[in-house]
Amino acid sequence: MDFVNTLVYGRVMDEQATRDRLTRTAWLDHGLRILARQGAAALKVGDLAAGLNVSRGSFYWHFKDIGEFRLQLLERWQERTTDQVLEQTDASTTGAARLTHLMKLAFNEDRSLDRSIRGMASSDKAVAKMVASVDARRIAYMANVLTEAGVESRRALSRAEFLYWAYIGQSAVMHPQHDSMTEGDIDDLSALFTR
Amino acid sequence: MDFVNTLVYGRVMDEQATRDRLTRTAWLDHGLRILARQGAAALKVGDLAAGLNVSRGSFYWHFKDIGEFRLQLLERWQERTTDQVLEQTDASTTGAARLTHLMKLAFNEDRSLDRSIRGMASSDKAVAKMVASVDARRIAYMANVLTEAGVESRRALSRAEFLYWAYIGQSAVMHPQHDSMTEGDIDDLSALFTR
DNA sequence: GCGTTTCCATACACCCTTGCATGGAAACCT
DNA sequence: AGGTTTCCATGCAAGGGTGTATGGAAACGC
Repeated sequence: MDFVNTLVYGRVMDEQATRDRLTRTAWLDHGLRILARQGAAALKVGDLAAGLNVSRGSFYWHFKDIGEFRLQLLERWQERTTDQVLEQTDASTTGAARLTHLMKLAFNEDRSLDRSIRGMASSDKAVAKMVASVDARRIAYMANVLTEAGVESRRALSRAEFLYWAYIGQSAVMHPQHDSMTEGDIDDLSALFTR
Repeated sequence: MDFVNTLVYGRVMDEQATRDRLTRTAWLDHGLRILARQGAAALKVGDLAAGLNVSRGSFYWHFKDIGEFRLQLLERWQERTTDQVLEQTDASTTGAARLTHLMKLAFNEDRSLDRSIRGMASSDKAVAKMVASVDARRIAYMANVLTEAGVESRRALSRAEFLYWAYIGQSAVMHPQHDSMTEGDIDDLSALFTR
């Protein structure tokens, strides 16, 4: 939720110069919001246009077709997630405490957008490929965090995969409003995985 | 001679006839197969009928509409997953070794069907509710396994949730053909979580 | 001012998919 | 055998979603 909102409002501030008419990024931001809130099935030109108080003609001026729109959405999501990983983990502490920090960060953010995109991936091969590459990079980074935390390098990869699975699984299992992991829980698990 | 011919010919016709005529369960099995292989978007009456070398008329004789068909598919999936849990864990050993056995079982089965169903849940509220109830029961069972394995009861639930997230996350992240968790990996993780 | 560019509305044609209605062929009963 | 039930094919209507063509209104350049 925070992710989507900051994304949207940040763009709106940038585009204040043009008042009535929309921009390409406004369409994309709205698309991400709808994708996060209502899933991939709600990603239709008519509904999107109605949500922006605009007709479908606007959409087809900014985008060639809905396929291009979906690709742009995915690329945007991909950039944000990689940016997030780079920024927030570089800003965190190093060494063993880094894992705890990263987990508390990762398991407490809203990932309804990730859930929807993974829903798309289950029936769209191109989306699945994009998601797979994101997964691979995240897991590789996680393995580095674990080795820096003192885990022997052979076990680091499998544990990183396992941790990442839990990260993804939480976004699939949990209901959006309900957060379950307390600080103590994460400390417990974090201590487990650095052993 | 006529008598024998009609008998034999009649028998052959019977077998052929009962072969190419479908039953309700044949439709459901095929639906689950398509759902697992091609995702929720491929769950359309025309395609399903073509896959069974039958026209759409057959479908609408066996089922009221595609909504009922989808519900039947979900109920079937629900029964099988709960049955699996009951059978295979009751057949497994008890105590601390039970967790290892359960994890080796869970993380090595093909769950492309689960992935597709979770894809449906991201845009269908009824499906999401059904999946949520399945999740709750599985997590509750997992918490019991952990307490039986010696984990203190307050940490058992959060660890069970975490393990279950990893179980679900694996089905979302991994590619169907490639299995990554070795026996040693699972032993390592299993030892971690009973600590 | 006037043409050009930018952005959007409206209308239309076109699938795709669903669901129903009808008919027919085979099996089943008696 | 004749009638009924079971199962499926085919044709048709309707709705939803896409993409395009056309026109118009506002901003922009000169």
